[in-house]
Amino acid sequence: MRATDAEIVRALPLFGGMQDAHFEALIGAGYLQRFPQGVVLIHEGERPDFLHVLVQGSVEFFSESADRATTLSLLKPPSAFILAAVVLDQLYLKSARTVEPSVVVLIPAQAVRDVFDKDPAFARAVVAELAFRYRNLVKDLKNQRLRTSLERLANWIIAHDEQMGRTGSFKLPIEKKVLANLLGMRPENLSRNLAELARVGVHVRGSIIDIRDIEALKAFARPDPLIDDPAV
Amino acid sequence: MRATDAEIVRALPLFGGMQDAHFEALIGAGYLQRFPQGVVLIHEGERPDFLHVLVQGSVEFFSESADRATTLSLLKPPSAFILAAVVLDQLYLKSARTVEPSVVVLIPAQAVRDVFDKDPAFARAVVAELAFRYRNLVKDLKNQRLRTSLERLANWIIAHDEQMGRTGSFKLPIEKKVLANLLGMRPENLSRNLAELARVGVHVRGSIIDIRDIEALKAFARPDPLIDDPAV
DNA sequence: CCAAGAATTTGATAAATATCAATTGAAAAG
DNA sequence: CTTTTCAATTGATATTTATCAAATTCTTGG
Repeated sequence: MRATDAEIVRALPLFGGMQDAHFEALIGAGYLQRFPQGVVLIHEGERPDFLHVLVQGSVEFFSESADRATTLSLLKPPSAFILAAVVLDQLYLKSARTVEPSVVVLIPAQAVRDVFDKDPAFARAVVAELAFRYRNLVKDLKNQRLRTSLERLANWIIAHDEQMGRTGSFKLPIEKKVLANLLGMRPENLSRNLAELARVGVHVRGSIIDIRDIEALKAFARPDPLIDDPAV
Repeated sequence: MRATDAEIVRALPLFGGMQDAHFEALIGAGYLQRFPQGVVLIHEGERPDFLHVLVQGSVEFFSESADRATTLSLLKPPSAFILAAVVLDQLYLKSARTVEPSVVVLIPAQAVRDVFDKDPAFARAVVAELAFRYRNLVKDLKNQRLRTSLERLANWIIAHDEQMGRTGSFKLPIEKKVLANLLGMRPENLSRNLAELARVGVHVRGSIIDIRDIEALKAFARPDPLIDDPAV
């Protein structure tokens, strides 16, 4: 593994506070792998061998059951994933695939559990990470339960615009069919929903979204910090 | 607080492994409170003052946003709740109300965080608890995204029958409107869905559910261990 | 530049779910 | 035992979402 990749891992909050010796143990046991787009890194139902750290690229988490499939989340680097399955040593509940060529650091699950038992700072970081993920999932469930697909889309647009600096205009960062799945709707539905939002001043040309009346959009979407604010 | 209540708390996996002195510190700072049915213990958006431990009764977690409301989960004793908000010291994302008269032990959030920093066994237990909750939430989201309300109901019936010892017959443990909300549907829908399940041998009289053809029910419901099995 | 393949859009329709209103049923209070 | 209240059911209808099929547009390898 290149030193620069190890540094990316080390810089993550999850690994930042731990003792050097313990970090060396983890990174020494781990290795780096490159994957092309569309590779399934993790299959739900299997047992975790490695903690994964996404260093470059991006990963989509999805799940399939009884002929249906859904996207649960997208992950951007740098971040660790499948932490919960690794610390409990239980089956994966989600599958994961690369949505672009990606670089992943793989750290043997047993090494993670060993260091977790020895290093209190790491244990605390694991708690912080899990609690953070837990809260995001609560927000996802509320989003799904309390809103129609049109409202989820409207709020996603508001949130993404804020993330991009509130310019009122941005390019979709992902394919529309991926966005549709992430928001819990079919691509046909996303298409119609985007058209529908013209009513509140959202204009779409290809993958460019223009918010021409943020107040009207917000009045419709009724954003809720307890669902939409990433810092809450 | 009575010694017997302290023992109930101590017996929880979350508190089981910690040092006696630390447990005394927690329980000494805490106190016990009784609540009648229907009391809102926690309001989403507020900051956590106490880790709650439900000792008796039961609690419903719910959330409201933009005039809509949903039940996210039900909790049975003994269990701790709002751990994620306490350890991160962040706003509650859910509200909680008693659904029957309940007994709750309240432990000041700061005391929890103090002990968490000092006691590695407790820190590990917090991780296990959070990871477990996280995984349950993933299952909830998959259940919601991958199934219709009729399928969720069918699978809930199967799971509840298994919990009750696979007798093929049980009494609903909660009111139908609470169950409806928990499963993400309206009470009218639950009523119709229950009637619909007669097609696959589920017969309902008041709050008594009879499964007369478990194979037919399973063939329809297509249960999935990665969603329905509480041990996975 | 062009053709093939994929993504996206559009139309028509069906299925799932919510809503509103009215009724029935059951349990608690007097 | 009756009245009151609330839960539950039923009917009618509207909304939301999915499905299927057919354009259309966009990308990309040749």
